[in-house]
Amino acid sequence: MARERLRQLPDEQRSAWLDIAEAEFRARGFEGASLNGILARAGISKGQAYYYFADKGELYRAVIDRALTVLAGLVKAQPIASVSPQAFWSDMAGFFERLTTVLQQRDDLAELGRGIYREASAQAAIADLIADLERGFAGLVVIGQGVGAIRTDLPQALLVDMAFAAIRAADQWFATHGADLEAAQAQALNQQVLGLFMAMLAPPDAPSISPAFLKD
Amino acid sequence: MARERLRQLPDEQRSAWLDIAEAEFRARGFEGASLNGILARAGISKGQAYYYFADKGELYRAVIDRALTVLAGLVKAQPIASVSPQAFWSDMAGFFERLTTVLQQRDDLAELGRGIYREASAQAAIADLIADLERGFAGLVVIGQGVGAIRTDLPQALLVDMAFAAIRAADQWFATHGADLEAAQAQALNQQVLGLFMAMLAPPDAPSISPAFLKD
DNA sequence: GACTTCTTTAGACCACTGGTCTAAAGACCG
DNA sequence: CGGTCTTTAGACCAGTGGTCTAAAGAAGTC
Repeated sequence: MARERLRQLPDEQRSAWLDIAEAEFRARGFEGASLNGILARAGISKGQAYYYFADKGELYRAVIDRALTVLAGLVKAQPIASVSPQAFWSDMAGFFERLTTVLQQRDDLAELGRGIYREASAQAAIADLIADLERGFAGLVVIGQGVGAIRTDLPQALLVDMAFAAIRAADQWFATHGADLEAAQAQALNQQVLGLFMAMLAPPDAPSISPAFLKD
Repeated sequence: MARERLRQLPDEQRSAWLDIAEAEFRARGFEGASLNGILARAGISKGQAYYYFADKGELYRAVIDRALTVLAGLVKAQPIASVSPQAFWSDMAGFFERLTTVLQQRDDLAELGRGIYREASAQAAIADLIADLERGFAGLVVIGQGVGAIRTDLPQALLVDMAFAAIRAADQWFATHGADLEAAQAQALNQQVLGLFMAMLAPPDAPSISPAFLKD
């Protein structure tokens, strides 16, 4: 009910609302954000608010949904159709590089994303969006397994969770310590992280591929 | 101020308070726990409460601190003094196995631990305890690097963060999906996860060590 | 025992939270 | 105009963690 109402709102008004909400969520996270504060700042009455979205979570969902659409447009992800482990990892490296670049340029999006991972309640609020992302990621894994780039001995979900967690940790580390790094150092570290990522995911018996190899 | 007062309280009373607080924190996490609820259940007045601990976080800290002490006693961690990569990984495997066993038997402790990782605010409340743990973990890494078991090409903190995150993800996966597994399967998976862990941390050019090797 | 001083306790109170509900205003139609 | 459906305002609610005042209790001193 409320969801469609929000969608049918004039674009101008909805995006004005979402702008204000996004700023608050970005600055203080999901739980920390004051819904009353957002409403006051946006000039939305309580009655209006709960007429257009069911609860705080649905407002957050709308904000994240919009941000994901923007992000997807910026990254311009193209389907990966590799035929060898080298080609697969090369494609993956390219994808991560584009993603990293975009997130460096758009710190607003990056901060919003970090907020999600910091709070379980935020994840719960946008569970279906996360499920979509994980489906997409799992698809990549299946492709990688198809060409022999990714190990098949562990349950896929476990593998994906661990890899994802490691990537997230690296992301967080760069967010915290990355500022003091020179571009060249950051580049080198990025490649080492990719190497570590590959070491995790590669089949245990496969000949190791150096990430430097992929440069060509 | 408040901290010492709590410490000087008769053991009986303090542990009764902490028992009630622990149950609430375990069941509903740090943010979700109702301080007022704890106080009511424990028969502590507001004035008393803020006389003995400065805020909700300090009560949580006392609970986690006690739990960590209990855990350390159960795991009986002994210093690792290995001289070869094999010996190091063997010791590590033994340590993780003991830890896993204890946490399986004491789900109360495990759930308390999971709560910490679920909420950033919980981590903030016990930042110094976490810093201690990470210091301990970093010490292990240094030992591993000393015997050539662990790569030295990445910044230590980054490596530790990624490895820790991966382990946590595996832990979470087992907490969610572990119930349907038979003991033998769980054992096998555990070994594979250890293998993945080793693949992450091992020097890129080192000959790979199979976790099965360590059994001897 | 009386007086003082310091520690400890009770609980009223505060600003704030997300969320509910009622009543009225506005829009549209015949 | 009257009637109906959508939209809005905002009082209100139970709950949150935290503050503060005033009194009770304990201990020491004369």
